[in-house]
Amino acid sequence: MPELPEVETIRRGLAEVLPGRRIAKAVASIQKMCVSHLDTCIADAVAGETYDQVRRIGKILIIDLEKVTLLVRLGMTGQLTFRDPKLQDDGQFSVHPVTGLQRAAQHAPDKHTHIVIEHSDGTMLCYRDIRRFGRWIAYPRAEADSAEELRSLGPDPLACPQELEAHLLKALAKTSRAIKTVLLDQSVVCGLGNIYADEALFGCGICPSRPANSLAPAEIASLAAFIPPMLLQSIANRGTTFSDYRDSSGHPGSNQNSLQVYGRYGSACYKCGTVLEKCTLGGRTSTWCPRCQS
DNA sequence: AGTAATCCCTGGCAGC
DNA sequence: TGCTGCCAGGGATTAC
Repeated sequence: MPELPEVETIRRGLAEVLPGRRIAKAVASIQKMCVSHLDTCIADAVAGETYDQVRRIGKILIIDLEKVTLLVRLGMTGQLTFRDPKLQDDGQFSVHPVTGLQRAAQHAPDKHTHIVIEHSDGTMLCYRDIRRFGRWIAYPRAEADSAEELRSLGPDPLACPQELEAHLLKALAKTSRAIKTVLLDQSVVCGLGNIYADEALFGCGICPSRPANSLAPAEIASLAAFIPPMLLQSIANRGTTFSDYRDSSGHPGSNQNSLQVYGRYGSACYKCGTVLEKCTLGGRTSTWCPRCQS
């Protein structure tokens, strides 16, 4: 499940290989995943274009071409990999963290590969998304920065960490929704998903079901101070892989080994030994320690 | 207007 | 073995 650190890891990988490459041809097999604000469909619009840069805001990857900008949301299971067919059999495999099965780091396009962009030098950018929750949205480049998908986002915690506390103080006071639900709301702060919201609340000793407007200023300050370094640490670990996340080379990250609570329901809290509990908030599972978080 | 519930979508897995 | 049903969840949509 790609959240900010996973998307940033992918961005860094793609930023090394895409700029300057020319797109020869693109094929998008599922139209529902593609939204075009251009005169043509995405596949036709990008053909002949050259990559300029790869940016990121929150969980949204922004690929700037010459005249077109692509906003890519990876959803739950989106994988965006740069593939060089010449390196197909490089002998590199990754081990599935749950099943222990080996998987090729660079698999050839399969039934879950919905978008394939072929470059003039034979390399490819492949988008694979098992659950199809991802979206590709295309804009004329000049209009991309004012796109609705970007305008509706709250601040990115890594783009402006020094403003995070003041922003959260203001935003959390306005709502009685559970703090966990609010942290997942991309219009409040963008980039956090279920994993990092749970980790941040544990790290700050805050119960996920607390109404956001019940948090004391000191607790909000603690969240604002905790979130950016937590995300940076995960980026240093190349992201968290539970099942589907892969970086732009097709390799899993290792931050799952650093998680304190996410996915550990029923196990002992690392801090106090209490059995971790789970609850559902906003339709999402939250794992928390009833002793450390109040 | 603010909040909560529902839906999309598939693979993995438990239970029978 | 093979089937059924449930679970995972980001974000849009619908309902309250």
